[in-house]
Amino acid sequence: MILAELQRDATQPYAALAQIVGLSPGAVHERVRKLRERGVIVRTTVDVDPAAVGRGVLAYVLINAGAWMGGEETAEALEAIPSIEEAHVVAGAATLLVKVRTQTTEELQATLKKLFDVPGVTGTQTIVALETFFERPIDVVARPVRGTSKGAR
Amino acid sequence: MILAELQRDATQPYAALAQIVGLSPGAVHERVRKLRERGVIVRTTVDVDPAAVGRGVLAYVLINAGAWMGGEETAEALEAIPSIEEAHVVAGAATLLVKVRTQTTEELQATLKKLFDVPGVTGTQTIVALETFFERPIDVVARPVRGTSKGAR
DNA sequence: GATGAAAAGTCTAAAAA
DNA sequence: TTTTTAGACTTTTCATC
Repeated sequence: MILAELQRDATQPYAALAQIVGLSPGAVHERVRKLRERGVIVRTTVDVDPAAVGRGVLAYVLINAGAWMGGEETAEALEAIPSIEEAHVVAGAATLLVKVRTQTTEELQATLKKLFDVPGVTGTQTIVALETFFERPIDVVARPVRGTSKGAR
Repeated sequence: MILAELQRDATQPYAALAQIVGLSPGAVHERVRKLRERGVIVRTTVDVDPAAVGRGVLAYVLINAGAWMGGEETAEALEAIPSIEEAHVVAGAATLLVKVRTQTTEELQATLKKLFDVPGVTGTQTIVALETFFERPIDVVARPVRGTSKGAR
């Protein structure tokens, strides 16, 4: 509940959150402190409009590999490419999946070229997003949990 | 510069940002206010550890359609499924791409079942993430801009 | 854990340059 | 657009429940 509110607007004062959850501001402060301490809240950040900062082109790139690419060297090579926002090792026809944002399709092409320089990459398949319906925070609302006596915290 | 700092840590006082960018806190406040006003900063939020809130399973689902699915009804139907974090209309072999987070693979299966109830869906292809190398904020650092006399703001 | 209150720190707006 | 200033508001701590 507090988490969902903070996802929605992390600029709210503790007094506002306190009213929403029915606690004192001090108690909310303590709970949020613990959520940070435990690592449930990873960071407080601002969401930026991609188009406003020259990242209007979005694509997902499936990467095929001729060797195992789940190592730290691969992670570092991908992190060094600023237009890559996410990188995952995946199961399926491909080995890796990366999320790429660029200003233009030319820059997307340049990113693909860089990907081919990453050791092990043998091929890519690019899926270009034509329209984004939505991108939203992780759903943290307690759901019916089966097999446990406690609900999601 | 201010944007990148806020992405990294939006809890910093303006005085700290002011020192980093070499301005007075008042000037930083004014710049941030304008970034929000213009919609460059969409919102201030907290990033949550997916595993900590029962969302340890990550998958991307490519959706095939037997009809045009770029409409508002499709967007709403997908938004109604809480485990879907992103939804895009894409170019390529598939029609839509959605990012799904669930607690278990059973719940992932339940999400796929829900997807087949969305009008127009004729098939899906699921890519399960085995490991996430990184997920990070959009790169907002000014890059060499070709074709314009002004740099990225 | 939660409360309430005091102290420290920060935000915000406004005037002036 | 930036700086400075000052009052209002928030965060943070701490004693207490």
